[in-house]
Parts: sequence; structure tokens; C-alpha cells
Amino acid sequence: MGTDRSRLLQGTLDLLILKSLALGEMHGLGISRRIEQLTRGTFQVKPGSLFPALHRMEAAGWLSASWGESSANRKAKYYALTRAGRRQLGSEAAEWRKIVAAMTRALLAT
Amino acid sequence: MGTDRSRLLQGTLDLLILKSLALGEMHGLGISRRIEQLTRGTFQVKPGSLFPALHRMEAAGWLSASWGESSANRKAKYYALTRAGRRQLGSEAAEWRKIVAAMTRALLAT
DNA sequence: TTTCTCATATCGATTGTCTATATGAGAACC
DNA sequence: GGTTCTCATATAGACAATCGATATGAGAAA
Repeated sequence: MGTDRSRLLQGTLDLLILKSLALGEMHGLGISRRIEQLTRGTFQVKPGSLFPALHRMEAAGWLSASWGESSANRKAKYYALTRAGRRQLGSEAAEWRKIVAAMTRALLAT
Repeated sequence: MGTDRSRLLQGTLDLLILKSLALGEMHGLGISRRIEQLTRGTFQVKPGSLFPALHRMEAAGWLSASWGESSANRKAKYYALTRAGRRQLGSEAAEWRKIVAAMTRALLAT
């Protein structure tokens, strides 16, 4: 809790995963690396958070999965955005912007 | 879940409460009204979320409470920021800005 | 052939929010 | 002056998301 840096806001993980996959299909650990890179280390998604989220999102129909081989020649599950996933990304991004706008206004109040 | 407007990001409530109280001491329902007003209706904090949060934050030493009378002549518990609460507001606001910066960068990536 | 690293998976605990409900007391109404 | 309305605080129970820890498997590296 509190100032623990590695803890991310509940609700932002889905958006980061959706966005990562919008840049191209990827396997699980690849997604977590991409998130860390995109946010310059601000968010570090650990396996125990990542995989449950991927399963949840696949069950929701936002992702499709297929087995393949990673660049390190290991078997890996590749995820891609479905059409519904693309729609979800759009609506979650819009929601996020709305939240930021509201918070910004609130934090500037005197 | 999902596109449900009234659901707020877990973690933002504390910050909104701290900020509200930085504008002056207030009782519980007053805080929730202030949050709704500050965010122009984007966030609506219901009692079932508000009071547990207030108790948690008081226990953490960020708020102090004392009984008084509301403007409608009802007994009401007035909350004020402690010194630790002011510190917490500063660090949570900084954290928030860091998160927004990271998310913005991520969402703009191509 | 042992060890290291990549990769996925899951269990249990914790936490924060939500829905619903309860209680008390002053205000307003008749 | 008794009923109803509204303000105000409170809590129990459900639920969902994240975290920490741990497990498993298999190719790479030593």
C-alpha cells in the first residue's frame, strides 16, 4: 500500500495490455516487457498479475490466443486483439481520459 | 464492470478525499458532495465507499475527526487533515502525476 | 547432466469498492 | 404532537483485481 512504487492502479492493467497488443500480437511475458518499456519502468507487471488478467480478458472475448514459438525458441502463447478487444481499447482509453480530466480539475482546485 | 460510469479507479478515492479536506475541514457527506462538484459529476462517492475509506484513513493517521453540527443542524463528524495527511496528499498527488505521465506515454505509442 | 533461463500457471491472502440495509435524530408537514 | 422526510453515519456481505509465493516444463548454456 501507500508509496509502494510497483503497485499499479487497479483498472489500468487491462488498458495497458490492450494497448500493447494493439501494437502487434505478443506472448505473455513479451506483453509485460512491453508495458515496462512503454511506461519507462513505471509499471512492472508480475506474472501473478499478468496471467490471470490475460485469461480474464480472453474469456471476455477481447483477446484470442494461439501457441507458437518465442524468439528464444520456447513455446509461448501468443495473444492478439479481437475486434471486440479493439472496441474495448477505444472505450477504456476514452474512459481513462475522462478520469484524468476530472482528477486534474479536482487537484487544481483552490 | 466495464463501462459502468459510476465505478471509480481503485486508489483515486483517497486522493480525492485528501484534496477535498485540504480545502477545509468537512463532514463525511460534505466530502462526497465536494468530490462530485470538483469532478463535475464524474465521480459519485456513495456512503458505502466513503465511510470505510474515512475510517481507514483516520486509522492511518491522515485524518482527525471531531463531532460537531452540520449547516442543516444535524450532528456530523468533521474531518480535518493531520500533518501526516498533508504529507500523504503531496506524495499521492506526485504518484498520480507519475502514473498519468506513464499512461499518456504508453497510450500515445505507435 | 546439471544448472540456468524463459514461459505459463495457479493458490491464497489482501485490499478496496459496491450494494444493501440499519439506525438515529432534527426538520417539515398536517 | 405524531407522522414522514431528509441528513448523517455506520456496517455487513459480496465481489473483483492485484500481489506474493510457488510450481511446472522445456530448451539453452555450462
